[in-house]
Amino acid sequence: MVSTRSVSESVNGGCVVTIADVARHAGVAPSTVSYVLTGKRSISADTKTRVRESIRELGYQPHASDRVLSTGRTNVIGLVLPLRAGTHLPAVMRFVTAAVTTARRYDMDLLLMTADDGAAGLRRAANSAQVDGFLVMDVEMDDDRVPLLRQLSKPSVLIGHPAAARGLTCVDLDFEAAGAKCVDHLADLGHRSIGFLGAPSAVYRRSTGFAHRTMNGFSAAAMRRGVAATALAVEGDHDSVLRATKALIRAHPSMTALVVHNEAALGWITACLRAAGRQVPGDVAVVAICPDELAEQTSPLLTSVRLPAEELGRHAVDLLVAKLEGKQPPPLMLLPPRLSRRASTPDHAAHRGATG
Amino acid sequence: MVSTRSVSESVNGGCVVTIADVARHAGVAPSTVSYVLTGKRSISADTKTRVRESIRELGYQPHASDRVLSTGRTNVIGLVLPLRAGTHLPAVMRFVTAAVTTARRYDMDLLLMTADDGAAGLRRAANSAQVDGFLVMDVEMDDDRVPLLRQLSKPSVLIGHPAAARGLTCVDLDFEAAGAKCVDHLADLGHRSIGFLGAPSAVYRRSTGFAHRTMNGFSAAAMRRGVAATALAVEGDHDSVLRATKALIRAHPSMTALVVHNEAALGWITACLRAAGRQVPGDVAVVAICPDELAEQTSPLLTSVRLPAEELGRHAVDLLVAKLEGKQPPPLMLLPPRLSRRASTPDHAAHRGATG
DNA sequence: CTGAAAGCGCTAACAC
DNA sequence: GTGTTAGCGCTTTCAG
Repeated sequence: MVSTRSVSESVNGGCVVTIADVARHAGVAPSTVSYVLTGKRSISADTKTRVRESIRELGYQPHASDRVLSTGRTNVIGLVLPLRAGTHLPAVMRFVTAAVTTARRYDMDLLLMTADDGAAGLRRAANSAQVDGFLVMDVEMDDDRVPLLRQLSKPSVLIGHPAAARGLTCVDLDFEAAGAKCVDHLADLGHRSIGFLGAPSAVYRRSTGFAHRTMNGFSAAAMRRGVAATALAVEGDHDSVLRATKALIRAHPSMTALVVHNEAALGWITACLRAAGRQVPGDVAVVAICPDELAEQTSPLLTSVRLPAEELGRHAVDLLVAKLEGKQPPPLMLLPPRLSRRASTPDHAAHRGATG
Repeated sequence: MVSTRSVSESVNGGCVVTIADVARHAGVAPSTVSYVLTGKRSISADTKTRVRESIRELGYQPHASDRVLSTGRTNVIGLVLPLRAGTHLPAVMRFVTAAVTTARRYDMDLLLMTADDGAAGLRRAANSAQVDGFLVMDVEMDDDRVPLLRQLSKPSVLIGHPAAARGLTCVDLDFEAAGAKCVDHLADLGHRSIGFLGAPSAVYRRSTGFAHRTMNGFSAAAMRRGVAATALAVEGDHDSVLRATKALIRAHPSMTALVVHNEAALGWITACLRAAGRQVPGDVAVVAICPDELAEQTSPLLTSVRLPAEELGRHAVDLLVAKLEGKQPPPLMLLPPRLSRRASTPDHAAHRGATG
């Protein structure tokens, strides 16, 4: 199979064709070529066509994508995805999967920008014309990338939303409502003492949006419903879950329900509770906040508030593309939580009727 | 819960801190700062700390697009990942996760190139200097991207390997050996009639490497061991699994074992066999080829040949980086299959001792 | 209208 | 070990 050799291979020993090569070939100065490309000053039609000719003949690529210059678009979406302490990769990958699939429909690719250098990384990517726009994940309540996102010439969509979301486009699950929904469900069943196992502590220390809001929603609802509530952060490993579970029970022996907002911990919850002398759901009812598939892979099946990673990822891309096309989508798309009741929260006979 | 504000606010001052500023502040040469940053030559501990100090104080952030300029490197790896019919996204994402994590250690990002325009897409990406090199997935036995990859000025590593892998760098599980290992395990247990449920038919139609080779290994081993074997492709959905299961049993009522090479199907296998009147493992033993985690999420636990997605992804990045650094890694890294016996293949009493 | 030349911020070959 | 100095490919003055 012989490929049609373009002239580019003869120049520069088969390597990259530079603007200088084009200039030489067209008999003009490099700057002239640059001006033809950028259109930042008027060029005689004659020169212009000659340069264009040389560019084509030499197969010159303006060192980004040829599309960047002709269309101004790279067809690449930057997915800003800091991999910080406590990040649960499988959870994140659900978003990525959804985003990549959706992006595909617009003939776009995804650049996974996993550097955790925050605003600086963003600025760099924005300047380097690598991407047309950004999808930003792992948003904190007071995120230092937010002011920059507002200034940036490139559009962006946040998966999650900071405290001050003005001027941004965000998609998110209503995590406050989600946290509250868990409490309400359990309180309705008669539970008066509810524990909460959350994300790894590092996640709260950063005030990561989803974790922070869920906690808030949980606490507020507990107050409202007058139930005792205690929350603990848990790392992803088995030991941490076991320790947290036992600590919770030691502090509140009367605890009859548990809300879990930690996908990594889900698999161990039942076993750890048993190790602490509690049966699920006999002694302790459990509600998880996680994708439905996860809740259906445990035994017993867990009642859960659905984490619609796929929807969020899809909407985010849709919104970003809309912005790229000059449309002005709504600034905040907040999906309402949906609870699916499963085996882990049966009717709570002991306290039936005690509901305030 | 109040978040601890980090020092990074000084960056927001607006002015860009350059490497020269740092050098001046630390009383060294710009290059020294550069070397401290890159670690490309030894620096006295004293100087190093002084420079680090200045970097922190000034809030210096390396400007990466310029790094690209002077090094010719973008620090982006193109992950060529066609999303074709039959592609099981969760499986693919395991590789992506591993690759992204590993790339991170080299301070590189991943560009998910999901366009399925094969060689053309590759060439475009290669010329436009968007990426430093390629990781190529979903490799077919006779892949039309292979000749191009050989010519390309950018290095590449294939996850999977084509029939003619000369001149390429490939990482792969030894899928032939994997297929064979399943048969051997079952034959050793005395099974004389083994079914095979494979990937979606589209995957075989393309002669996708991993599916093709597994089938080959399976069939060859069955011949060698003198056991009856029948293979069927299955799509990912429940109906297809049910249909295939029933078809298999109708054709070979004496079938006592099943090899499953289809992650999407795994969850339904036991239920479908039961629906067809067969208990696992009482009537039919099952061996899966899948990641260990998956095999341990079913009931009963499945004996499996481990699909080391994480290792493969990690090695692929390691190899690519090695090539980027001018090293010449071995052309083919073929991981040996490892079988973990679990509940789905107990001793096969009925045929004990019948083994040839 | 066009060319020469000075950088952009950073790296790496070359000195000492 | 460290400083000097030339570029990387392109943009953008400043002179024609």
